[in-house]
Amino acid sequence: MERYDFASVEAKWQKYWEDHDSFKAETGSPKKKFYALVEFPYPSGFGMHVGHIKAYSGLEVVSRKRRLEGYNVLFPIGFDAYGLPTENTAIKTGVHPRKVTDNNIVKFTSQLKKVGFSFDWSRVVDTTDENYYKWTQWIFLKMFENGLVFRDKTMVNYCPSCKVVLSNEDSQGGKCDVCHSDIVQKTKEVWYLRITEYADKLLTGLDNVDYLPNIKLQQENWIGKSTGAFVNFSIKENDEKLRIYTTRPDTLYGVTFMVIAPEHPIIEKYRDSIGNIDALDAYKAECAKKSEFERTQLVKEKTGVKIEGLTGINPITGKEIPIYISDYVMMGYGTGAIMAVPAHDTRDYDFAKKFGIDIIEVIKGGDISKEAYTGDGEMVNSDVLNGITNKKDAIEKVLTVLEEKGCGEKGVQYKMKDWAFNRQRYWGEPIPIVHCPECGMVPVPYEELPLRLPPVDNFEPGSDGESPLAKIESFVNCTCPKCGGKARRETDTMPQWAGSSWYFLRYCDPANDSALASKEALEYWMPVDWYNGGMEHVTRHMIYSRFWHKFLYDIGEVNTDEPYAKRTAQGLILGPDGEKMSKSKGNVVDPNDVVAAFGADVLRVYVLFMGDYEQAAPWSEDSMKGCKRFLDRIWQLQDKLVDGDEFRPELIGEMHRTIRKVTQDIEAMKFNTAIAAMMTLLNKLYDAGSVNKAEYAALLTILNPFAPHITEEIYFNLFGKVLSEQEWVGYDEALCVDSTIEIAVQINGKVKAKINIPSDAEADAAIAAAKENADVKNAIEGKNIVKEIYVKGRIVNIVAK
RNA sequence: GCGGAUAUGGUGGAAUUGGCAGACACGAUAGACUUAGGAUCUAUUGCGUGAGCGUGCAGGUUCAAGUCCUGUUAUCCGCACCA
Repeated sequence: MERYDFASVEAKWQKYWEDHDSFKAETGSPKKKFYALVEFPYPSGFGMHVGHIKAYSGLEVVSRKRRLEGYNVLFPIGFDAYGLPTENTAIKTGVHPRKVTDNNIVKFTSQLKKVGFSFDWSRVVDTTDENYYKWTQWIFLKMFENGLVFRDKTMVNYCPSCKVVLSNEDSQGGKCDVCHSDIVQKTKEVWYLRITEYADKLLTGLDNVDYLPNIKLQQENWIGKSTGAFVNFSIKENDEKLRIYTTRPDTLYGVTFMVIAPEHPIIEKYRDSIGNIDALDAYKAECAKKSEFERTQLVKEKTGVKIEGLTGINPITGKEIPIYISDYVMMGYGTGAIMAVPAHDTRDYDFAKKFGIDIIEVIKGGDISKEAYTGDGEMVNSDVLNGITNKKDAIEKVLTVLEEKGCGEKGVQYKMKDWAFNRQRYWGEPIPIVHCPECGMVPVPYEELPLRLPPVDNFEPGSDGESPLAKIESFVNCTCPKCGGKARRETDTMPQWAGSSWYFLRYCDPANDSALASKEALEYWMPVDWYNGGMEHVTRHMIYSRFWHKFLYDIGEVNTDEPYAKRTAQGLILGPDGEKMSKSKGNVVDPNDVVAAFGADVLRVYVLFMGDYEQAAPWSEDSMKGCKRFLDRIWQLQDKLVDGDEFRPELIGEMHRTIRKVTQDIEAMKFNTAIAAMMTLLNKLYDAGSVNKAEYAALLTILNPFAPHITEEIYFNLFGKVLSEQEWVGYDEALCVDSTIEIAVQINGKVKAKINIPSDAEADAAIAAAKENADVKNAIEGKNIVKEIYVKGRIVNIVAK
């Protein structure tokens, strides 16, 4: 057999699949449906990354297996193409983002096709296509209509030199990532989506989906539901109430001070009666230099300033307590004010130690002279709560008292914040709202969608951090859809997350121009049966898209309340140096180079063989050679072909076990061990010196999802049929077990011998057989047998003294 | 600081979930075939000359521990000091 020419074989089968629409999903087919979803790529100018290949190869294998099992499979791909890098390229090169995006999509498409992924190419979506973003805007308007959109002021990181608002990531250390000038914190009015309204639904929805446990946990922590109490503290000097939130109302008797966020409005309200307002202003200014990111990130000593002229009063004890401002309290969570219980909270403890504030123990069990005690115990120094030993009872009791006094009540808080939903950028979906001096915010009428991005040549941001759109008079100036008067268009665009929040719905019916997708298509395909992607998207993207989906469910647009039935995640591919691949480190591997040098099948097999699919693993070209050898040996096996329509007796067990292992491992995403099992089988066939047609056909079939090109070619050579149009191979559980097996015999837990016994041997027979063994006899000679253990098919252990 | 993970030969990683640690690969060594080999094939390959010892470290439970428990260290990822 001549050497395998991967380049021509791969091109040949890729053309065959394309010509025959081999992977086209058919809406409405009577076959059982299977919807496999992978995270669509952002088409960056650098092209694809081997990480993309690993990310898609998992469900690629599952999808190909499902088709062989007779399913109607939807395995789509598309492009999440709005985003900053494209806009920056446009600013740098003067090429329009539309053009940049189109070029990149062409590049990505060609790369993906060269790997032989079985995507349904007739359903490609592009979030920047006006037929797509029309519906993104439509969903936004529906949310607006339903009260889920609002505007509010917030602090943003602003680079005065670049004139842009920056993410925390791009402003670390208080310096702009691009120009390194100092970042300032600036108040800005921004758009929000009221995702917090769905917090509880997003949380309880997790009960009915099959996500990996750590994925569920991360989402739960992100939503961060806590139950506690709101308590109103009076202010001695005036009739103000300072409202706090606490998860530990049971420690109310241990409160020795209060802390409010530096931005808390009470300071402005009473600035005239505060004695040290200059010191407070100075501290506040200091805090304003830091982003919220830094305030929370840095491990540092507590800082703060006591407020002179405002004194709190504990509503339950009547005791007067000092109030401080400190940056460890955030305006964005709870009420921006806390009651501090240094004896039982580590942060409060650190603060109290630094400022010499009293520490009162109210729960026994720790040593509060050394550290805060956060565990459970008997309540002390707490009047009516004294003697209670159970946190839950104490909380219930104190809540009753608070409610009687009318100064507090039970409350629920979520860590999750509302979603800041706008960017001052060009390359995004225009927000379809008009600002009318008479009517206020007016939605663009549905029939006017899509609200198109106007053509622009200059993508530099407008003055003062405005979107480039603000400079386009013809776009900004418009008439109010409601009153017909002069009005101005909103010039901000949506964040990149918008388009990816519903793309899985569009795949069901990508060309529909009267709805985001037809009811029939949605009913047929949804929910997504299996969604795989990166760990970095399990909070933000997944929560955002679940939110949109739940909203669409509530207004009757979709038929399932959860979009994804199952979610898994793959691990990163690290560079050969074990570091995360990045352009700056120069350790990025281009899949095109690999395909050219080794072939697509080798690349596909290697990214799945390199380690546990869910773990990160470093790239190694040496290791990849092993996969190349494996496939070459699969090819060369054609020289060893003999006749035979059934597995030969000496190979039956091996064949059935391998088929079972591959069948099961694919479902569990244990691709590495599935491939190892096929390698083992191949070695056994070479040991046997030959392979018959039945054995070869079975091996090619189970290998097909991993290495489709080479298996199609060999199968077609041997049988004149197209393998991807055949059926998956079954296995017989009973034939997986050989009649005799080798087991280990331990004496006192140490392996002393190996014996062969019938696989169905009972304990007595197995132990008797073990005792026949010379080494075992030797080892127990003259000793008392204390215990004999036989674990079926595994081990004999004899305990002897 | 909080949350989540991880730790096994020279390397990537297996281990039926408490039952023979190191499957399968890579690399290395020796040999074969070759004008040649970064091709292919064959053999060996956890450490130790040995009894033995070995899954980050220290204990514990068990007939039996990589796996369970207690403590501890290091590394990675995420984060919003979340009251």
